Amino acid sequence: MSKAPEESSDLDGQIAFRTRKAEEIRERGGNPYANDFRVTHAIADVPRDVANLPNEPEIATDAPHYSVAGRLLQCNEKGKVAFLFLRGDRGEMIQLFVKIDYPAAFATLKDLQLGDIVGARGPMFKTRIGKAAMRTEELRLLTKAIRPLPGKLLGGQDVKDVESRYRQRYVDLISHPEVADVFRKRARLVSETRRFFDERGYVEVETRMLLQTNGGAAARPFTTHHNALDMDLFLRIATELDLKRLIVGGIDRVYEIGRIFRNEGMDRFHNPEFTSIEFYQAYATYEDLMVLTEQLFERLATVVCGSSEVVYQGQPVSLSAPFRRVTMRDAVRAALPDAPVDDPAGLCRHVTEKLHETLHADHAGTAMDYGHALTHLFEAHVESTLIQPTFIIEYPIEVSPLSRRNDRDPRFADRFELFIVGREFANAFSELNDPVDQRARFRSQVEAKAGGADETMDHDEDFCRALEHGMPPTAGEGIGIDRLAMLLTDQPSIRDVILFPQLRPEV
RNA sequence: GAGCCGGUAGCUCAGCCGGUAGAGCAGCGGCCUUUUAAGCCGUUGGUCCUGGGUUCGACCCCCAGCCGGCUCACCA
Repeated sequence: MSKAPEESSDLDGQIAFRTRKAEEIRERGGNPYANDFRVTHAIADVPRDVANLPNEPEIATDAPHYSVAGRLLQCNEKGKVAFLFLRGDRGEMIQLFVKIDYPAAFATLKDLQLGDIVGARGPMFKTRIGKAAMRTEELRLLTKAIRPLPGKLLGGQDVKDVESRYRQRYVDLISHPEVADVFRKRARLVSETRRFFDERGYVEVETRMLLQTNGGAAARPFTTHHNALDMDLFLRIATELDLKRLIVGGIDRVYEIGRIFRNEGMDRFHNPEFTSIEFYQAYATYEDLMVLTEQLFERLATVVCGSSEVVYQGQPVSLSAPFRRVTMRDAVRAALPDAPVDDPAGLCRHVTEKLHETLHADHAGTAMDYGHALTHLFEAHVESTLIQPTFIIEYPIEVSPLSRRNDRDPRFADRFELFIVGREFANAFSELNDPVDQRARFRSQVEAKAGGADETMDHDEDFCRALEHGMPPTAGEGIGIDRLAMLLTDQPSIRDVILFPQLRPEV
């Protein structure tokens, strides 16, 4: 063992100590970053059922040997014998028993420090206190960890500082194997979603992320610059318009799972880049999509959580189809019996007064139309109460610029949103496919922008041209994958389901 | 953007009424041939978030700022 270095206690000292250790190993002809150790078994696959394991003295000479590797998380040295714990990639642990009777392996102990990547080979047995362990006949340092792990290894304190957990996700994953489980579930969620749509004949596509025209949703975009073209480009805020172009082109069922970027605030539910799925189906209506959505959510819950009955932050949520369907007016009526839901002028006045009361003078100053008034009441008083899956239908046309107008009641759009645990999970509608109407709606967006509105679309002439070629009657839907992952993995923050969430710069 | 809470050793935290900083864990040295978050002996380690101010004296009180969390607002 090397002598005590003066500065071996603070972080820099520990790093220096470990660096020196690696140098020593190299000077002895060893390799602190060896790459010649062959693993035969994942740690998870090594038998550990003590009932079938012999005591150490009774290990058969032809007992199966296992070569495993993993991160060293604990080392109890007891004189001429030592117990080490390695953790494998699924969070499973294996206990290594190293004794002086295997001198090469035993000598390796003094090269090892917590956090190192270690390989071991030997047969399994049952220790005196009845735990599975490997009689380590070969012990190898595979990777020297120069930087010590913070906090919890085995038995230490959890690292609770969420900032450093998000910032240094690699450390988070080492210290908290359950974090990896969240992302495994997320992966299953995505792959099962693909399977769901593939089975139904949808074509998965990848459309552009760099756009010359901002559109498809109401949000502020990121801008970037293309040098060769010497022009600014937008990062997409939705996949909507390109997918509808493909519907025009005759791909009748199409979907895209991909990253979207919105240059807006960050909080527990918003990250500047996030993943959505949008899917479009020709000759379908938003009513067809409600059925499809029920099937999708029920299936995803069953596959990812093992049941369509899930729990989110202590609240039981049933994702068993069918989901409740309520019109926005009925939902507002139930929550606010006094609101004159069916009296447009009265409702506008009602909401305007309410806004004055709550000091939103800036909003109150603008003319409030019926659709915005109703939507305001819904968002303020109903949305957060919708715990069990609920389709809200009959959206006001004023807040649905891309939706098809209802044939029977022109005040409303053929649209729904799905709410669960008080939050929006899906937004779907029968698509507007009248190019003349679409041009008019782009025009009003452009006017709104000129009037100071931030989150508006640009006029997309090519999209209008596409619609002029004829887009079949189509229904489309968007679902936020991150929020769905939060629901199905029971995580309170979107940052818990995004591996590298956006953070302020490290100071 | 507003309000509340927080920032002290590598990690988790304590630190009274203002008197120049502590524990557990980890680290380092030593002992131990079956440990189980091992134990025992010894030991290193601090820009108390930053910058001002009050004070004989500030981790503590005041002001400003930075960072984080929560709530609200904004935002499909």
